[in-house]
Amino acid sequence: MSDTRNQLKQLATDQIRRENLAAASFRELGKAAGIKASSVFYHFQSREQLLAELVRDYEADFFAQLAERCHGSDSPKQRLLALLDLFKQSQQQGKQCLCAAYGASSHELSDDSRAAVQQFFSRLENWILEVLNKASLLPLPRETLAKVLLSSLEGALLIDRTNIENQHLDAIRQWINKLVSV
Amino acid sequence: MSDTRNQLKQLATDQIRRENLAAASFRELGKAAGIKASSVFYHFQSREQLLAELVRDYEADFFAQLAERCHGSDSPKQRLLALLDLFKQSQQQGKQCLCAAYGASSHELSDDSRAAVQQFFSRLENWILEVLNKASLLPLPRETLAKVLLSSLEGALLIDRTNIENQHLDAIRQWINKLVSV
DNA sequence: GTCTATACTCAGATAGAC
DNA sequence: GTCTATCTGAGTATAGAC
Repeated sequence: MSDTRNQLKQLATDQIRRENLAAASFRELGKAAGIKASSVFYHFQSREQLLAELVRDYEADFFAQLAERCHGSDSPKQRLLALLDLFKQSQQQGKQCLCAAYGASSHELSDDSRAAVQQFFSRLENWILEVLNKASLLPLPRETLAKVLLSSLEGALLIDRTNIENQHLDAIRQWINKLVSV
Repeated sequence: MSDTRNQLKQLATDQIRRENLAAASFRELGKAAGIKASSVFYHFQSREQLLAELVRDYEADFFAQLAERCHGSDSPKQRLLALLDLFKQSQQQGKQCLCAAYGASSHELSDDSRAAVQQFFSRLENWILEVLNKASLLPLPRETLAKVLLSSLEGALLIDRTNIENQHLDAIRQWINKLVSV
């Protein structure tokens, strides 16, 4: 895999997460990589193909980071807070979740991209569920709680994009602290 | 206010909520209203001005609908479920929250639009807080819980856009049912 | 294998027609 | 007061140069 190709993917992901789907145009990407927009088509057959590939890379990278942050922390609370910290890091970098950006423009996704986004959310929800399976005294069925937790994390990151105070992820941190005893 | 102007605003809001910010181009709006793209500029000085106006209209409309749905329901639980039903209706119509769509593209907002979006979220959070002030036995400080509830509603609506199963808002319904006793 | 010239469509915006 | 012809630049994509 060529350097240029990887560089283009990195640039595209950054643009989408900092701005939105439309911000990752072939023209912009080419300019940042020092080639013409039309040259980007050599590396990716189409825009749709690039977008689908970005989601799969994002998923792999996200869960690799999550695993690393969880290394050595066994307790449910520590793991949920590690996940929250990953979202917090995104927020501090001014980046939204890639899959949230895709979801907001879901009409223009190919079936391939849509499936990849669905899989990311599904895998993350399952990750949360597995963590909750080791926790006790929960106020809700674990499947339900996993859905609510995932929703609140994605929502908080989105809401805080227009709000400099950035308090929503912190509220979720307090919730997790109360929710899981250990 | 002319009919054409109102029609254009209606079309723009629908496009943004069904698709995304970019889908409300002057060209598309003009075509749908039977005039040229350039004619839309007679009704709105600029795209930014239109976008800012849409948010303010959305806020007014949203809270009017919310008030109507809460008519006659005094209990905190009934009111929170009325809010959830409003989100559920959006989901069933294939529409996202207008302010979520704006948030996902926050980089391209004018200060005016951004402030309007912030105000929408802030007002909704305060509405939730006032409802919670009448509830008892809550597991978290009310300010925190209001932030988590708002985040989860926005996140659920977003996630379910790529997911035909649409289970996330339903999970929040279960949560509200357990959370508030009456 | 890597990149560009070029084409075509669509974006926002202005100046001016009726 | 209402609308359009037209400008300029950005978007994806193809055919072909090196």
